[in-house]
Amino acid sequence: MTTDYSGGGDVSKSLELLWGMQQRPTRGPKPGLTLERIVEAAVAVADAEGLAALSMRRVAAHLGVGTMSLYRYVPGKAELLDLMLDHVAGPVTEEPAAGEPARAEPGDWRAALEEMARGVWRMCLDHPWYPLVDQVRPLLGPNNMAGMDALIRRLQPTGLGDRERVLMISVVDGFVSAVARSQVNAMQAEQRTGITEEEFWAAQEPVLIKMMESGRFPTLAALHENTFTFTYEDVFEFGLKVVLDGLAVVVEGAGRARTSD
Amino acid sequence: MTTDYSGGGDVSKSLELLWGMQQRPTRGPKPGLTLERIVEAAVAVADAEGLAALSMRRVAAHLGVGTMSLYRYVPGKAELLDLMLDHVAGPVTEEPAAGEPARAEPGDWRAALEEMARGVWRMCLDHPWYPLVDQVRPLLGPNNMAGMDALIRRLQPTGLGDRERVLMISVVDGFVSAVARSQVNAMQAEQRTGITEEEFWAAQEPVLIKMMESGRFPTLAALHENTFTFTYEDVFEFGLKVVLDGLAVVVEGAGRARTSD
DNA sequence: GCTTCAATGCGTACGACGTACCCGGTTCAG
DNA sequence: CTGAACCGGGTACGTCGTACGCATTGAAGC
Repeated sequence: MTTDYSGGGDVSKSLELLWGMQQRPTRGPKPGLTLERIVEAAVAVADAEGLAALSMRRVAAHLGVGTMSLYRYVPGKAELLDLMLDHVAGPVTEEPAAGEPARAEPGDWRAALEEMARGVWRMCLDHPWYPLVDQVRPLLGPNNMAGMDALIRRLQPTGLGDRERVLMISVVDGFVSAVARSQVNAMQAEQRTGITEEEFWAAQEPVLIKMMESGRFPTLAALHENTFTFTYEDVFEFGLKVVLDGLAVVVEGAGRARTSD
Repeated sequence: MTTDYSGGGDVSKSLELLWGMQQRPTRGPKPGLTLERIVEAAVAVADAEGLAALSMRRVAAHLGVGTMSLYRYVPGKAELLDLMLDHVAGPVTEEPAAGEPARAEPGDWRAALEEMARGVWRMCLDHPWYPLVDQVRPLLGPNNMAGMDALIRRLQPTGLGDRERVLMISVVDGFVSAVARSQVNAMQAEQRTGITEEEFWAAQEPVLIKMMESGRFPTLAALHENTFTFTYEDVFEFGLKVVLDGLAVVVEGAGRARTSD
């Protein structure tokens, strides 16, 4: 099927599983597995062997059960992916217990978005399959909703409308996910092919040199030698600053509009 | 194999095909196919049926030949993807023939990046499989190199170094690709599942309402009703402005550093 | 305590995929 | 004219998600 999409299965079934709404039937033998264990096994397989290697057979083998046994707990692979996504969103470990300290801080929106960006980035390194799953149609599980709630709250002092605040989050999240996806793809390309990044570019070098000498690409030929020696982390840091600087323009615009009211 | 990566095959083989370096053997029957026709057929299949439906069998069927015949022309699916990527980059249709008009324009960097962004966006709509291919390890074909050369040249007047200019391009391209990927995923999710975006959210509504009433997510519960009624095109426009505004900070910084030299 | 019957476990099978291998037919160099 | 090189493509293998069906289990109803 090559799923790799969130919300690709039976939505209401996924939601029931996410929020734990289901009564155990009284008849029949007791189940030998739990949803929790299956989801954890799936995450373990994906962490260790990559998203491409995540299969129902592999997950079952990891648990020491037959493949089809999983289908007693989960409608299919698509729904299992939804559960994995909310699972790694984890119990939000925020500790705002110290009496709402950040509320008055005027620049806190920037810190809030930067923390989110770095959190997503870190999670993508911990679970390299995460940015490879296309999160259209995100299932709203408990962990993700809690994170969203807290983040939107911290954007409140900007005075922006609900739509703008959600758009800001979309832009930051979209950017971070994109760079993270490139990053883990590069790592996995190295494992999959056994060819390092350096070796890959070295393989292109003969053709490149010939083309540079042809005079067809004068600007490329004139580029400094170390032009392409940046890491994905460099792109992340550079781009995060750019995006936040751009969002600052939006926030300041709203601030000016309010004071002139 | 579930390829969906650029540069996943034999790199030097792909390059030879891209740049047309290969002598036709003199012996044996004349080939009934050409690389060109195969690549065009593959693009046609992917355009019409999506990346997931792109298979060697389907491409061969579209050409009316046996599946294995394709392997006389292309080492494998991975290399075929590389050829498709450069093919749709197309002959660059820039017309800077009118005597280098933009060179003096100080804000031209912004127009250049915006044109690129809109070009990528348009291409993603024409070829919905394009943003779904992970472009780690991009193969440098003639069309892509010509586009890069022209773009970097237009960023020259910013006075930024080579690295910064390439980073700027990476950030814009990364952002546009990310939004475009979401956009086409949403479109295809609708086709695949037969469930529209509205129906999807309606399916989540009962659970959402219950959670809103629970008081666990006060900020989400207080959001205005039309908060999530934006399109991907809205995100693209909003985010493009944000990114370009952020890059303006970088460009201005370079300008100030130069004048204070 | 015995019967009933839903629920659990999981083996088998199907149709998709990329492609390795091999064979028969075709065409040109010598 | 002959042999080598090249073309087309059929078959087969191992992968995937999962539909289907069947034996086993164990609590509910009597």
